[in-house]
Formats: sequence, C-alpha cells, structure tokens
Amino acid sequence: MKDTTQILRAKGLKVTPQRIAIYTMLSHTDEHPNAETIYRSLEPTNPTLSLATVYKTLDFFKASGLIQELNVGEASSRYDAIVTRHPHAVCTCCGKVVDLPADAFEELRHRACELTDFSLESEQLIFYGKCSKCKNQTQ
Amino acid sequence: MKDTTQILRAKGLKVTPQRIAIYTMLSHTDEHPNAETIYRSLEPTNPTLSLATVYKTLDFFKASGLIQELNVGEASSRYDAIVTRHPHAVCTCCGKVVDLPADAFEELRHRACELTDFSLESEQLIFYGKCSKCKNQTQ
DNA sequence: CCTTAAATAATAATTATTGTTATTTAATAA
DNA sequence: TTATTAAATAACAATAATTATTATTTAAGG
Repeated sequence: MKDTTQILRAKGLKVTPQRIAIYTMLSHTDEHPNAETIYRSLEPTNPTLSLATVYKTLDFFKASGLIQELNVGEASSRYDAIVTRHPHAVCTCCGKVVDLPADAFEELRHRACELTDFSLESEQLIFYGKCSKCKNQTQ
Repeated sequence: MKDTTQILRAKGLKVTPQRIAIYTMLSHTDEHPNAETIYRSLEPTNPTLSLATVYKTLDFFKASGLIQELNVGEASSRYDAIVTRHPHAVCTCCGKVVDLPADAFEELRHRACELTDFSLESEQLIFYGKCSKCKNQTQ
C-alpha cells in the first residue's frame, strides 16, 4: 500500500497530520464509516482533532477524487476510500455496508446509457437486504 | 386513475383532506418532489397545512407501501408515487430526476443475489449525468 | 349525533452539516 | 535554518432537514 503522504501530495493536497490520519484510517477499513465514526475513532490518538475538520477534509478528498461519498439512505453520508465505481449492499437490519465487485455491472452502464438522453458520468447502485448474520438471527 | 380516497382506504389509512391532497399531488407529478416542495405546492390551496404533517404523512405512505423514498445524494429526500422498483437518472446540473424503465434491470437483481450472501429485498439504482438540456447548454 | 382514537397544527428540539474567525502550520523561498 | 505566507485547523456559531411534543381538531363507527 502506498504511503498516505505520497498519495496526498500527488493530488496537490497540503499534507497535514489530520489529513494523514483520516485518509489512512479510511483506506484501512471496509466499514464505510461516516464523519462522526471517523472522528470518534481518531479522537483518542488525535486529541485536538475537530469534527468540522473531518467534514472539511472529507470534502477535499472527495473533490480530489481520493474518496467517494456514499448515500445509503441513512441520515449521514458514509465514505469509501475505494474510488472505482462499485455497487454496495446494505443490511437493513444491522446497517452493515459491504462492497460488491465492480466488474459485475459493467454492461449495466451501457444499458443505462441507451435508456436515457443523459450523458452519464457515474452511478450509485445500492442493494438492500439482510446480511447472512441477521438473516439467521431473525429466523 | 383510481380515486385517492379508495387507495388510502384500501391501505387502512384514515382518509383526511391533507392525505388526499398529498397523495393526489404526488401521483400526478413525475418531478420526484421533496417534502418542502410538496408543502409549498399545496400551501395555497390548503392554507392550514403544516410541514410537519407533510413529513408524517409521507412516512405513513411509505410504511404502507403507497410511495417510495428516494435518496439521490441531496440534503433532502425525494418521493415517488410509483412504487414498482425502477432506476432513476439524476441531472448533476439542474437536479432533474427522471424514471428509467424497471424491466431493463431485471436480471441485475439476480446477478446481485449471486454476488452476496444477503437476502436482498430492494435496491436503489441511481445514475448521474447531464440531461439533454444541460448537456447542450454547457457546450 | 356521540364517542374516541387518531390526525393535525404549531412549535420546540434534534441532528447532520456548513460557515466564521482567530490561530496555527506546512510549504516555499531567502 | 529561518522567515514568509497562504492555507488548514479548532472552536464554536449558524443553518437546514427532520423529528418530537402537545393541545386541539376530526374522521369513523356505533
């Protein structure tokens, strides 16, 4: 895995401890955390970090294409350091969000293009259901 | 088109002028309005209507399966009286949201089922791009 | 009509997010 | 290495969408 400092610098972003902490954290989890969760997980080791900085930093990262924002219908946005377009599955029971392989839906985009007169740029594909754990617990 | 009163009654919902107004409005538009927009469009003819009632009514309708909530990444939710699962295209320029035919993505669901151990219940497929009007204006 | 449970209006409260500003700091040049 | 400066941060205020509260009103059934 490439060094966070290099990655930030490559995007022309000023390298700060806060940015390093946030990007490193995001790129090491598959939990798709929201701003609050990121903040709480970094607070212990970065006692002066403020939530507003987390929000602003995430905005910067998104604008630079370093991360993507995820809107799965919850009150707050989630974030993903994997920026290749890929679908997500959301557990309606425990809220877990998992990645689905991107290549599985390649031709879907072409289909969508045929169906509208839009010039499509991106998509958000979210599937809702019960994860294996919740599925078994309720039954 | 079936009478709104019948539709509400069939779902076991108490029939009130507010509910009639909101459902009738929603089922006659393809604009996918949010709560605020619904409220403002009904205010002139329903002067005592309150925004909180719009929100609560939309919740009731959603819970009864009369409408669906749409989350296209904006701050506020949009609503759609068409409850058959279908994808949407969102213009990143003017914010317009249009429906895509549902049947075009039938096998997509099967694909998604194969890819996870989730038991899938629904999905939200949103495509982002520029609508034909915006596409031509900027270029 | 009467009764009653449920819906509404008005408004307060909450929550996620964004704006403001004084202070600090990373990057660059001297 | 140090000085300069534009940008980032922390702290906190403000905003906007949504939800909660409560007194009042009303639809539905008897």
